Amino acid sequence: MVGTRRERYREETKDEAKRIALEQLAELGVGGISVNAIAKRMGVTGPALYRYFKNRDDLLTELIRDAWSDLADTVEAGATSSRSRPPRERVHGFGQAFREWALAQPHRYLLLFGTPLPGYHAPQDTIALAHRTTSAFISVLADVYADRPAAELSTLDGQLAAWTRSRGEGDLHPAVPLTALRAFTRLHGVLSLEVSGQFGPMGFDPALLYRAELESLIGVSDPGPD
Amino acid sequence: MVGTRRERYREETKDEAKRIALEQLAELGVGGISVNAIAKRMGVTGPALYRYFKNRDDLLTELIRDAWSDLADTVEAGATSSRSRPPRERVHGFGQAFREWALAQPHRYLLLFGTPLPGYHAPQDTIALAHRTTSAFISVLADVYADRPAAELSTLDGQLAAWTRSRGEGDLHPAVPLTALRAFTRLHGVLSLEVSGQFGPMGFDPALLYRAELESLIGVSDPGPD
DNA sequence: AACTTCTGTTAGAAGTTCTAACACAAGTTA
DNA sequence: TAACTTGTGTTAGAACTTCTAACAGAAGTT
Repeated sequence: MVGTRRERYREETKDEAKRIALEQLAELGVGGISVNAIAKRMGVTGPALYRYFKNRDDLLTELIRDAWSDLADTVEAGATSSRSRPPRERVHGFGQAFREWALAQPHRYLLLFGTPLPGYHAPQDTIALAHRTTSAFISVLADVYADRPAAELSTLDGQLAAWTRSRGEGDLHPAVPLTALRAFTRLHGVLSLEVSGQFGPMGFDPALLYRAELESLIGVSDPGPD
Repeated sequence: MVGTRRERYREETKDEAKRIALEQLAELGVGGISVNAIAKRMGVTGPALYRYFKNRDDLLTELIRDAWSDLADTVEAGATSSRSRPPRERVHGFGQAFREWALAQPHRYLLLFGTPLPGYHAPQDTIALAHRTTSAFISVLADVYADRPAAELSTLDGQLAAWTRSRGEGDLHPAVPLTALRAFTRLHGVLSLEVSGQFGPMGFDPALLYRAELESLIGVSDPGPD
């Protein structure tokens, strides 16, 4: 119960609009989100909503920010709840949290990782929220390498080390940044196609494929196949 | 020079419309494709184009079909041109062909593999074109396993074997379907994020990551990390 | 030459985003 | 309490969009 009465009412109005926008997103995709239609469903006229969102893009930008925030909460919880478990289990727990989030709201997953909205540029606060998810990936994968000897650095390892250092990720085993990146691309590779329905009638269980890819990240020093 | 004069003119008109649609796609995304605007640019009024496309979705459906056809030509060429080279080189050649196609026209890649269009259902001819790409993946990966001993089948291998058999892919090493599937998800995982600009300011070379993932498919029996 | 098919036109309905001008309620200050 | 400022809603309307209907005329066929 923070802010003035007016501020609270304003937030409630925005939340209701975004709630309806998410329904439209789920049903008709990004293109199906209509400021006018949202207003109508809320019992006000179209232009009223422009008091709350500068324009349609502004509404979409908030939906994206909220999704990143929600995802960060989820994967951080997945990483934290398994903090003291062995690295392998931790990777699996974390990976499953990521997957469950994606499958529970595919349209939101695609809002973040699907076709980018033309003209969209992430504002600073959204970038910070996205970093939280990145950091969770890194922290979980760092566990896997905690007791492994340092190997030689590839060019890619070097490039990524520069990036993690600039992000203030602290001292990491040199293989961690690349492994975390591959974790992300491999899991996304499966999830993206799964939520897009591209596996359609192939008749296999995507959960098994996902598990196999998770396992591949733990296996060898270089995240191999199985 | 096939068909009547009228049929040829009709095809030329459709081609011009689709050419302009692809420009709009590249510039403003799927939502930026406007039948009206295309017509205007062609020097006719909006409704004229409805003689050539039943509606906007019909135009998009054709764009998707064309993209699958183009991709199939590309990856088949990549697979064929390297037919007699060693399996490892073949995988790399094929993978690079796939990547170059995606990077040359990111919007088309995303049309096929990005956020699906709500309400879109692939017509039969498009499904057949998509199968050509799938088959190319399988044939290239089959080479890798040509001289490897058969290993035991996992549940996933079994599920996928049923699928490849029903597709008439002939006798395959039992590990091939899963490896081909992982090839697809891993390469897509990298490409999808690269063309979406998600790697933004991370300052690493995606080509190196892509190569590493390609290499991971050859490595061990189960496609491991490096 | 007559008939049919194809391709284009204008008119218009119903939707969209978004701005401008106005009305009035709510909160703040004198 | 009265006056003022801010916030929130309204209607009107411009400029788009998709798509249908009705009509005109060119192209191809018989």
